[in-house]
Amino acid sequence: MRIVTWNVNSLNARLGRVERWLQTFEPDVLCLQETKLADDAFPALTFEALGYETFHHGQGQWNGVAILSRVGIENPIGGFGDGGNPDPDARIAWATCGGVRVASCYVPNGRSLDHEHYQYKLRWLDRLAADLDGQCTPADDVVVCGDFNIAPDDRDVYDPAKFATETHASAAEREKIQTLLDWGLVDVFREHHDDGGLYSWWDYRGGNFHKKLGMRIDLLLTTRSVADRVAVTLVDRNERKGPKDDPPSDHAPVLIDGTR
DNA sequence: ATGGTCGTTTGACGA
Repeated sequence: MRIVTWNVNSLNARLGRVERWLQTFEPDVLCLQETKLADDAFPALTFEALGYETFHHGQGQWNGVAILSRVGIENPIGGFGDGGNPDPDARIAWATCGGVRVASCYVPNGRSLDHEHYQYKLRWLDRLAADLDGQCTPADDVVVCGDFNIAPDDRDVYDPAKFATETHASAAEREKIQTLLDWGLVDVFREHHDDGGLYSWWDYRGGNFHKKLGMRIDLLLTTRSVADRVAVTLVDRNERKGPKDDPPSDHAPVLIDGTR
């Protein structure tokens, strides 16, 4: 299975790129974040023509997540599947694809450590962990992926000192990732690459991409059974490049691939 | 080490 996560920062703005990327890489499952579309504006037919079933959970203007699959989509859920109050933001979609329970997540940014949105982010991650535990066991084939807006450790940021007072690298956020790992998920890209400087997001401003100033915040967290079958993990940095008339997302796709 | 950039939109705001 080849499974990919990609924050596209508007699917309208990125549709041509996504179509070309699907044809080049032929993933079995593609999880998208920040589609910024309402459900009735999601281009399902475009993806169907390329051989993909889709499930989109959107709200318009902001947020929006999707799962594209050419190995089936079963039991889709838009939002948390815990039966609690609906999240007003469209930030998570679940579906079972080829026997793997998949979540496409767009974790709240947090904005700043003293902002209410940061508390929302921490609570959102608690709810994700509970939702995961309610739907799956660590013995299942599970992939929880997406834009976590968290760099799991200091190798994943270009300047740890700078981020000591900012979101994305705080101890509280990293503890939420650790909770998911303790439950039984594996940061499978990190399992394959020890080096720092391997990022998935670069700020549009200041030429940060070309200066190699980024963060690894797009993660594929898988159960052990999935991680043991993964042979290749990569970030498609080339997709972060491109001309002004066909600009890239500020995130690159992150891919895992393995046997079966 | 910061922002000077994007995308939503047509004035800011979010990332």
